[in-house]
Amino acid sequence: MPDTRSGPVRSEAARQSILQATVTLLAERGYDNLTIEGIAARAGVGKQTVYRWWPSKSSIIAECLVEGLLLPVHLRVPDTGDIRRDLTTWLTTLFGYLQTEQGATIFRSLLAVAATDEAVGSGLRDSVMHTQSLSTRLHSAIGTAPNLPEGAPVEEIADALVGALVLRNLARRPIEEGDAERLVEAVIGP
Amino acid sequence: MPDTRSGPVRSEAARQSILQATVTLLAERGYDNLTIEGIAARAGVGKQTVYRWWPSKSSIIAECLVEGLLLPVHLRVPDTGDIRRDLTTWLTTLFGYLQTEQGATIFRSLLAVAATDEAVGSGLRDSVMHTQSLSTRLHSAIGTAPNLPEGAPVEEIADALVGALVLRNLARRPIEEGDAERLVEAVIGP
Amino acid sequence: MPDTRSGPVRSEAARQSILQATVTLLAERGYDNLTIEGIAARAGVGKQTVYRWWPSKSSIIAECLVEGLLLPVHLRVPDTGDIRRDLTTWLTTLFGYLQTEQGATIFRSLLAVAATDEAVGSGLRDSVMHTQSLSTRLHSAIGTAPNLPEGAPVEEIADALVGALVLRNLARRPIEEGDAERLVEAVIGP
Amino acid sequence: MPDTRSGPVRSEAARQSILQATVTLLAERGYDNLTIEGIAARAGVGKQTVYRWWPSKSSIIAECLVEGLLLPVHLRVPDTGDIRRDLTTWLTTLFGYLQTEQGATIFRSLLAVAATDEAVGSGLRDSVMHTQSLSTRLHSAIGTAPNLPEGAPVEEIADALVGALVLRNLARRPIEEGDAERLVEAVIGP
DNA sequence: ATATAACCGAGACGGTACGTCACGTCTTCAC
DNA sequence: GTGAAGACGTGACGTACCGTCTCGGTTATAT
Repeated sequence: MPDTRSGPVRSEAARQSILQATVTLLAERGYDNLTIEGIAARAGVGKQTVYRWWPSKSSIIAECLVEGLLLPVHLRVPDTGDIRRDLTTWLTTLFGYLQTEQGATIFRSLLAVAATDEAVGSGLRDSVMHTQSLSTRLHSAIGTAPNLPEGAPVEEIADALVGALVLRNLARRPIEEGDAERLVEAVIGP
Repeated sequence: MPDTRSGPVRSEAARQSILQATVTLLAERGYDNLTIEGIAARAGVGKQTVYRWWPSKSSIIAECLVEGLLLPVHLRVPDTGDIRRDLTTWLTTLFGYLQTEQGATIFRSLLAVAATDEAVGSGLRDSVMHTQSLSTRLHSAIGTAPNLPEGAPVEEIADALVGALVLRNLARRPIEEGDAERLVEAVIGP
Repeated sequence: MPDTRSGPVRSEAARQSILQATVTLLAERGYDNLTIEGIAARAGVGKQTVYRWWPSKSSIIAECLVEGLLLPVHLRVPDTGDIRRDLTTWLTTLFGYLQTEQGATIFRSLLAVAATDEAVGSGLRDSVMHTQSLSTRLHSAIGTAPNLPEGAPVEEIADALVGALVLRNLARRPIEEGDAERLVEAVIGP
Repeated sequence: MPDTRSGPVRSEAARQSILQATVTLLAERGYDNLTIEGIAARAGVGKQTVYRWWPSKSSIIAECLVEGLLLPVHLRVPDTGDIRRDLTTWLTTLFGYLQTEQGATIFRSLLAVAATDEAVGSGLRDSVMHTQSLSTRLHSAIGTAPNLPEGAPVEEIADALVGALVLRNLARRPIEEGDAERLVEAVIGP
C-alpha cells in the first residue's frame, strides 16, 4: 500500500488559489509580465508552495488548461447531421471567444507556452483544441459532402481548420461577418 | 538640408554581428534563454550598441527575418500552371525546413515572438510566410480546379494551409511521407 | 495533585539525539551553517520536537554546554597550594583544548552565540568558564604572592585571564610553548 | 600600465552609502537582523552593487572598521610618562564607549563577526583594538613599575587588558566606578 | 586643422525576478 | 500527548538580466 506516509497533505485551497491567480494575471497582463512571484503574491501563497508542486510557469498554465480555467467555451463540435452547419457553429463559438480582448490574450499566451514548452505544445492539438472531436465529426460526415469522399484526409482537414484559427489569433486579424462560413467553405468546398 | 549631423556613421559590421549572434543563439538555445546581454557578448559588442538601434529583443528578431537570416528557404510559391503540384512543391520545401531540429526551433521561436509582439504577429502571415504570393497563386488558379470556382475564399484557403503548418510546428508532430499531398488535398479537394 | 496530565512523557532519546547532533554539526560546520532543520534531520527527529522544547538555536547550545558536551575538559582550577603552578596547569589544559581545530571552532561558536544571545552571554563568564572556581582559588591564594596582597582585585584578575584566552581564540593566534607561564606572569607578576 | 580599461568607474557615493547604512543598521538592530537586502535598501542601492564589491556581510563590516565608522573613539594609548594613569585613561575611554547601548551593541556585533570571519578575527587584536599602541606603550614603561621589570611579558599583559574588555562586553556586565583602576591594578600590580 | 558630435567597447548603476534555503507554525497519522 | 514527517506563509539568499548611464577612445563632418 503505497503513499501511506503521515504528515500534512497538500492544500487544495492553495492549489486552486494559484491556478486562479494565474488565469487572472494571464488575462490582465499577458504571458510575459507573468511572474511566479506575481502569481504567488496574488494567490496569497508562498513562492515555495508554487515551486513545490510545479516545475515551471508553463506547467501551471498547462494545469489551468486541464482544469478548463483557460478556455471557458465548450469546444466539442456539435452533430446535427449537417457538417457545414456544425463546423460553422463550432467556428463561430471559437471566433466569438477570440474576439474578446481577454480571450485573444489568453489564447496567444497559450500559443507562446506551446512554442516554449514541449509538453504543452504536444498536447495543443488534441487536449487543448479537442481536435479529436473534430476529427470524429468529420469522419462521421464522410460521404455527406462532395469534398468528403471515402478516404478524405480528415486529420489534415482538422489541422487546416484549427491552424487557420491559430494563425488568425497570432496575426491579430479581426474577425468579420461570414468568416466562419468562408473558412468552412475553404476546406469543405462550396 | 536634411541629415547634416556630424560624427561617424552606424557600423554595419556591428549590425551584422548582432543579427548573426541573434540567429545563432536562437538556434542554439531557443527564444527564452535569449538575452540581449548574451547577444551583445556573443557579437563582441557593447550593450548600448544594441539598445541604440533596436527597441526590443523581438525587433532584432524581426530584422533577422527581413534579412532572411531566419528562414533560409525561398517561400515563394512556384507557378507551373498546375496548382496542386505547385502547392505540394511549396509545402514540401517548408516541411523540409521544419523537419530539421534547428529549423523547427527557430520557427517556434518566431511563433513565440509573434504571440508576444504585436508587430511581428501582424506581419506573420504576410511578411513572414509570404502568404501574399500564396494568395496570388491561388487567385491565378481559380477555375482550374473544381474546388477553386469563381469566388472561392482564397484568403481562407491560404490561412488554412499556412495555419496547418504552424499547428504542426507547435504540436511537434513529425512530418511523414505524403503529408504535403494530403494537406493540399484537404484544402483543394480530391 | 501535581503533574497528573496524561500522555507519554518527553523522550529522553530524542533530547540526547538533538544535543548530540548539535555538537556534531557545530564542530563540523561552525555556528553559521548550523540550522534547526539540519539538527532535526541529523538527529532523526521532527522539527516540532525541537521547537517544542527549545525556544531558539542558542538555547540548544546553552543546554549542550550545561551537559558538558561542548567543553569536554574539566575547567576547575586545581589547588596544590602553589597558585602559579595551579593557574599554569589550568591554562595549559584550556590551551590544549583550543589548539585542536575542533575545539577552537566550537569555542568560537560559543563566543558567537554569546555575542548574539543575552542569556548565553551573561552566563559566559561564570557558567561557561567556571570563573567562579577561578575567583575562589585566587581568593584563597591572597597573601601567598607579592601581587596578591590583601584587597587585590580578584575579579579583575580572573577577567584578565579568561579574557586573554577568549581574545586568543578570536584572533586565531596559535598557542606556543610557554604561553601559559607568560600569561600567568602577566597577571600575577614575576 | 595596469587597470587602464575604459568604462564607468566605481561609484564612491554608493560605497559610502552602503558603509553608512551598515553602521546604522548594525547599531539599530544588531548583527543578526542585519541583511544585505536591508543594507542595499537603506542605502538606496541595488543588491548587485553590494555583491559586486563585497564577498560577504562580514567584509562590509571589516571595511567599516577600517574606515573608522564603527569605533568612533581614538584608541591610541596616551603617554604622559605615568603608565598607570595612561592605561586608566585609555580604559576609561573604552569603557565609556561600551557603556552606551549603541556602542555595546556594535562592539558585540564586531565580536560576532570576528568569531565567524577569519580575516576579521585575525585583525581584531591589532587593527581593531590597536593593541600595537598598547604594546608599545607598555614597552616604553618597562622599568617604571615593579611589575614591569626587564623581560616582562608585554604581549600577554596587552592580551589580558584587551581580553578583559572583550569579556565584559560579551558578559553584558555593567561598568562601575573604579573598574578601570581595578583592571589596571590587576595586571600592573598595586 | 581643429573642434564637435555621434559612434564604439566596456561595464557600473538601480532595479525586478529568479529558484533555493531556512525560519517558525501548522496539520496529519502512528504510537 | 508525544513524536516523525512535512506543507504552509514568510523572508533573505546570491545570481541573471533588464534598460540607463558613464567612461575613454575613435571617426567623421562642419567650421
